[in-house]
Amino acid sequence: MKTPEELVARFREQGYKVTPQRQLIFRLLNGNTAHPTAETLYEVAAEQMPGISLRTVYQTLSELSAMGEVQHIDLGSGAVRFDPNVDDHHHVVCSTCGVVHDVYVNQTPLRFEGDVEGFAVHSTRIVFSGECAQCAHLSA
Amino acid sequence: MKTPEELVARFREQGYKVTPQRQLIFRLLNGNTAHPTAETLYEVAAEQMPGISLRTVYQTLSELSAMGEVQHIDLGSGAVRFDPNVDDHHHVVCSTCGVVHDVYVNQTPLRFEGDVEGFAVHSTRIVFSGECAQCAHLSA
DNA sequence: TGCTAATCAACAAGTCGTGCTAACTAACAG
DNA sequence: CTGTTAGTTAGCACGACTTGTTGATTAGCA
Repeated sequence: MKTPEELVARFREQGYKVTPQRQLIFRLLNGNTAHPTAETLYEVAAEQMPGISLRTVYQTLSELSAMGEVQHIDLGSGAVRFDPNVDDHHHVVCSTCGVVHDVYVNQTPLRFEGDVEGFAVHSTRIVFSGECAQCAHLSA
Repeated sequence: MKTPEELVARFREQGYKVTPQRQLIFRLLNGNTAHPTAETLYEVAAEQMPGISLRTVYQTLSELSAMGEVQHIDLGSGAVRFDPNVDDHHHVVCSTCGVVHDVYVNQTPLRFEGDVEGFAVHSTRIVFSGECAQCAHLSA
């Protein structure tokens, strides 16, 4: 994701207004590796800006997502999560605590076989599930 | 997935009754490579057994899923899909028509790097998105 | 045959996300 | 600085998907 300052510039270019709400969300996402949901982000935002609405958080996230500044990740665990890391990367999920980490996979072009004659792959999503070090430690 | 006959036996073992509805669903899933949703399966089932309820389809699918006889696949495209193929395989999805195919990946143990010290991976899900041969042909 | 699970219909609820309206606020251009 | 207009907010609703509940009926299986 771009820095909050760069995002401000991009929003202005696009004719979007730069409101304090949007700026707050930019800051909350900047460097955020927690893969928050809209709801989670809203809670944090509301601490710093009581009165901000969940609606606005959803909307700003959609805008950022449409602009390609955040990734929209759906792990099938209910809510969609947002990732300011827009590199070509993948995710590991702890099935116990639900924490999500970014991972970079040595993507030796994966070969696949099956009933997929002529299929043109545009993107690949890999999700590793398992147990994180914390949870493994606790349950041991 | 096991054959309908084997499933009948398994259900009996587990103390579940073998009803015509369940048997119908077993048959509809057997060898099914369409990755149907509960709803889709219900529609087909209803043709052969008018009066069957969507509720029953959902329930039977949950049972099968809990028993490990079908895979529960969530591609983030709305409804969950069910796959009677419970091999260790992955999926390709056409982003145009939504068709899903099973694929077997030459899973050279994927190496990943990132903030994942001590993470114990139990399973890996790979989803390839792109355009299927049909859609590529139509749009060309 | 009888116990009990399964099914069904109908309705509800829950989650996640979006649409709409109306009123107020404030960003930005001129 | 002012006016235009986008953005925000509250509130209510809906839509998709899935599960829960209830109460009556059906039917599997011992």
